[in-house]
Amino acid sequence: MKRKNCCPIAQALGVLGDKWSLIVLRDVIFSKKRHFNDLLASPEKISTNILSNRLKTLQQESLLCCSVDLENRRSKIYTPTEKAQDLVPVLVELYKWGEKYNDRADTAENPMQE
Amino acid sequence: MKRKNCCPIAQALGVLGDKWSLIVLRDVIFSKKRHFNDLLASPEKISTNILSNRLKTLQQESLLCCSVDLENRRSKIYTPTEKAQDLVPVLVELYKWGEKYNDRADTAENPMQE
DNA sequence: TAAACCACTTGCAAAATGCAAGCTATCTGA
DNA sequence: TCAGATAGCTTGCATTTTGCAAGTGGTTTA
Repeated sequence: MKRKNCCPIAQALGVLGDKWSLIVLRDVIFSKKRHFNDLLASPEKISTNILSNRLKTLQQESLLCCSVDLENRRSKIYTPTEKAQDLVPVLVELYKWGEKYNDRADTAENPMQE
Repeated sequence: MKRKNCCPIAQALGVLGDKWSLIVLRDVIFSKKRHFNDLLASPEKISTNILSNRLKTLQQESLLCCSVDLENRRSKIYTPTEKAQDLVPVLVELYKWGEKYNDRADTAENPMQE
C-alpha cells in the first residue's frame, strides 16, 4: 500500500501495517535471528511463502540486508539496517502496551527477555 | 488474528496489525474525529464497510466507546478509551519514524499538526 | 412531506493470507 | 562418490480480507 502526500503515521503503516512485517523485524532485531529457518520457527507460525515475500519487501524498503553466509553457501543472512534499528522505540512501545493490556504477556516465548 | 501464549508485541499486533486500525485510532485520538463521516473523510480513503467493521472490532477490543449524539439522534459518537489513549506513545514513535524515513512527511494533510 | 443526511449493509471482484507439496542448490556422512 | 539431508525458496489452490459501488432505514431539515 503506497501512501503518498499523507501523514508520517500513514506512511509508516504503508510499510509496516500488515500482519507479519513487524513480527519479522522483532525477530531480526531482538532475537537476532538471521536465517530463513530461524524466522520460520517463531511461535507465530508464519508460512514459507509469506516469509519469503516479506523478506523481499523488507529488502525493497531498505529495512533488511541479505548476504550469503561464507561458511555455508546455501545459507543466507538477513541483517537489519539502521532504518530497521530505528524501529526499536516503536517495538518497545508496542511491547509495553501489549504487556499492559494483554494477559499472559510475560509467559512462554518472549523474544525481548532473552 | 488471535495470538495467545505469545509475546506482547505479537499480542498488540493481533489487535492493531492491519492496514486500518491505527489510522482510525490516529484520527480519533489526534484529530478528535468522533463521527463515521469524519473518519470516512480522511485522506487515506477507507471504505464504508471496512470502517464499519473496524469500529466494531475496536469496540470489541475496548479501544472505542460508542454513544448516541443527544443533539442529533441519527449520529453516533465514537470516543477513545484509556486503552486507546495509551497508544499515543506507539503512534508518536511511528510518526517520528515515518517522518525520518519518508519524504513529503511534513506536507499536506497531517493530523498531528492541528 | 419530500429531500437530504448519517450510519451503515450488501454484493461482488480483487488482493492477501494460509497450507501443503515440490524444487534447486549445497552440504554431509558412509 | 553419491544417497540423503538441509536451506531457502516456489507453486497451486482454498480461504480470508480488502476495495468499490450501490442500496437501505431511521432522522432531520426545508
